[in-house]
Amino acid sequence: MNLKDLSSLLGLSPTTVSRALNGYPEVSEATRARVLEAAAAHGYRPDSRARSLATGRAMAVGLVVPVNSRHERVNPIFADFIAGAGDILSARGYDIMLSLASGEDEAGTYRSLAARGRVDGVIVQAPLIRDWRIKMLRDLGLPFVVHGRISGEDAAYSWIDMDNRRAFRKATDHLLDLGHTRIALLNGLRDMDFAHRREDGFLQGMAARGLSPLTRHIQNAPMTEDFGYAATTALLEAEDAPTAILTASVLVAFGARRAIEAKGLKVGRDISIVTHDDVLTYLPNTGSPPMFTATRSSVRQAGEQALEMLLQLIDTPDCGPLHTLMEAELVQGTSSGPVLNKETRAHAET
Amino acid sequence: MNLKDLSSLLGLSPTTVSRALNGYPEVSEATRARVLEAAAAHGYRPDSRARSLATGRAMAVGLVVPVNSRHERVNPIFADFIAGAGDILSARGYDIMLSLASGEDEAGTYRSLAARGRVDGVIVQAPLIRDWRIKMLRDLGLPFVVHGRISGEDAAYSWIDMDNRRAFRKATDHLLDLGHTRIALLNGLRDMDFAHRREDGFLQGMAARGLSPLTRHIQNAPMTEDFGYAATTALLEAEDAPTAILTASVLVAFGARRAIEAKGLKVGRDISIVTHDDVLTYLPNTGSPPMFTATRSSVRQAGEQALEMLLQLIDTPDCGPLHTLMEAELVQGTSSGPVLNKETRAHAET
DNA sequence: ATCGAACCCCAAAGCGCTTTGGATATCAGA
DNA sequence: TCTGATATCCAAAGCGCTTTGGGGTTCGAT
Repeated sequence: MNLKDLSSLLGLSPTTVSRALNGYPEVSEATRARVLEAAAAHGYRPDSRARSLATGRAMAVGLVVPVNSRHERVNPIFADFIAGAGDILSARGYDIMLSLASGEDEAGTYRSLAARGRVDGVIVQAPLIRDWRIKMLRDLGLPFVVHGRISGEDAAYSWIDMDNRRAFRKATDHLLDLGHTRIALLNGLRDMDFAHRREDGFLQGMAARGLSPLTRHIQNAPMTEDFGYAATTALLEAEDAPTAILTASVLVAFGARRAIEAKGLKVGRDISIVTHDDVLTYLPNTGSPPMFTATRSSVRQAGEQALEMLLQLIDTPDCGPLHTLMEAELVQGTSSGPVLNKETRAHAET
Repeated sequence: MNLKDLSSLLGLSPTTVSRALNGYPEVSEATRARVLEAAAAHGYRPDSRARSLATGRAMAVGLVVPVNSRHERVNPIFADFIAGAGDILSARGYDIMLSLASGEDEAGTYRSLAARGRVDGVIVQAPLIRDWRIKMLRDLGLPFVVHGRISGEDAAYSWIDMDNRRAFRKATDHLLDLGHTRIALLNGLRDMDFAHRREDGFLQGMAARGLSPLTRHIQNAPMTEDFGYAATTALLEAEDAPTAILTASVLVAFGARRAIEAKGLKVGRDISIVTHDDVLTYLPNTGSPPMFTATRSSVRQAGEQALEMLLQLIDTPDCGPLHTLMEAELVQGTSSGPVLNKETRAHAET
């Protein structure tokens, strides 16, 4: 059932039917009703390719997912980000075009998306320090919003980000206020921009009290449970073991907790943990008070906001670069407590 | 830069340029080379909407993601499944169209995807018992592959599934062989088909030894860490506490472990855990031997296989329903051991 | 009657590609 | 020289929609 069929079936021209369906005023309310009814009755939906060809709008936003068959890491944030985007996208009739870039040709994938008219804009995920995608996308003239920010990028671009520096500064201050001085940071991969900012916030906090962490107390790795476990185990066994651990993800925090308890120590008393919490659906930091003291910022909310921005950028291309900075909230959980000095330690052990 | 521009630039007709680019034999190798070079030089890529309109192929497969703003649960399997699909999709030039169905109208979303020509086929995720989508998709004439199977569905359809019943039978037998008789099952949501099959395998295994679990030893919930924790804590505190726990996800197993250790017990000695392991990238069951005894079956591999099947179904629609049954492998980890009877318990406690 | 404005509708031209059905040129064989 | 393949290329017709630029009708005002 296409437009021609439907219109001849109604004894109207395709033009009129099209206008009736798209809400143009040049058609009487009587015929509009007739058209809408017939369309619904026959389950007519305009072919989106034809419509897109005619209007120039793809009604889809792109997301390029790198899939390097070798050492790839699937982004654990991915699903929740998309879920956040869902409401606004479906409300506006947009879909998400997921383009899988296997191998080296991630740049080609972006170019292809733009040139072939598959999308009206893209979301840039997991930005790296000095990310090359900004320049490229600007050259392509494709609207885009970065989820995160990019250090070393001078040109203006639209982004939505959580204030990573501030969040980790807050987390660090929290631990310092509890008397901790030997704090370790289990961070994300070194080339991720957010990891860089988090380290920054941590170092600033330490420096403000005249402290500087041991270099081996700052570690970078994919944010998995076993990283948290292995790193924490090693830290606790080495000299100058930290009394508190800052982790970049709840998953890593779980691993740290496992390592601490395996040593017969108690989280929140012997060793404190503060983590960042993206509020992922499948990784809830539950309990009241919650299990982990955390800097909390919902990645779903970020997804929602990101798409609101992108759609606005698509609608009005010259509305200038948009920025949204989200603030992470520090929630007190059971995983952090005052540092044990010699007396309190002895007391605690009785 | 479109086909017309490129062809007039080359002094050729659009026909010839199109044929040259698409590898048709009616064009001399000399001009083909000239065309390919010019196309590369100007970064020409055919508009996919126009091409799709002309050929009838959308070069995309659909995935409908329900986003019920209220009590939604994002599928934790999602990202890895897609990553598995990535290689084959990008190799064949396909993309994934993610359609977010908010609210009630999931059916409409499928219909829309089909009628508007946005996709050439779809993957059906997380099938429910007696899932309505099969009938609908068949009526739509849209090729599809179900990730999972559907109890109570008589008609033939293509699916890829892990043998859930067999896997949980194996896991149950493993625990029974170790002498456990009071085994609990922390399963996924009751209406998910896979949860139903897993329970089946569990019950079969128990029945084969003349056992039947307490009803409160079988629990259904979203598979999160805190479900594992809360359920295990409750189980251990109640009468007839289980000596072994079967969980449907590594995440739940982590929670169970936390609960067990919080009680001062040791996993694998006092209480055994066997879990199913989807081999998610961000949830590795690492160590040698691995931390958890598990039935292992990669969801990424399932994603890869599912798309291979779907693309074949798209290429040759009458190649009949395809089926792939994957076998989960039981890997021995440190989380399961012989049941402690009174003597061995006394011995272990010394 | 006549005229202009409203109102309702339509024919046809695109959008950028593929594909059908030739057209032209080349060349070996009769 | 003529013929029929063979090899190259092209004009034009779609694919299903939107949108431009009118074209009739109706109706109140002149």
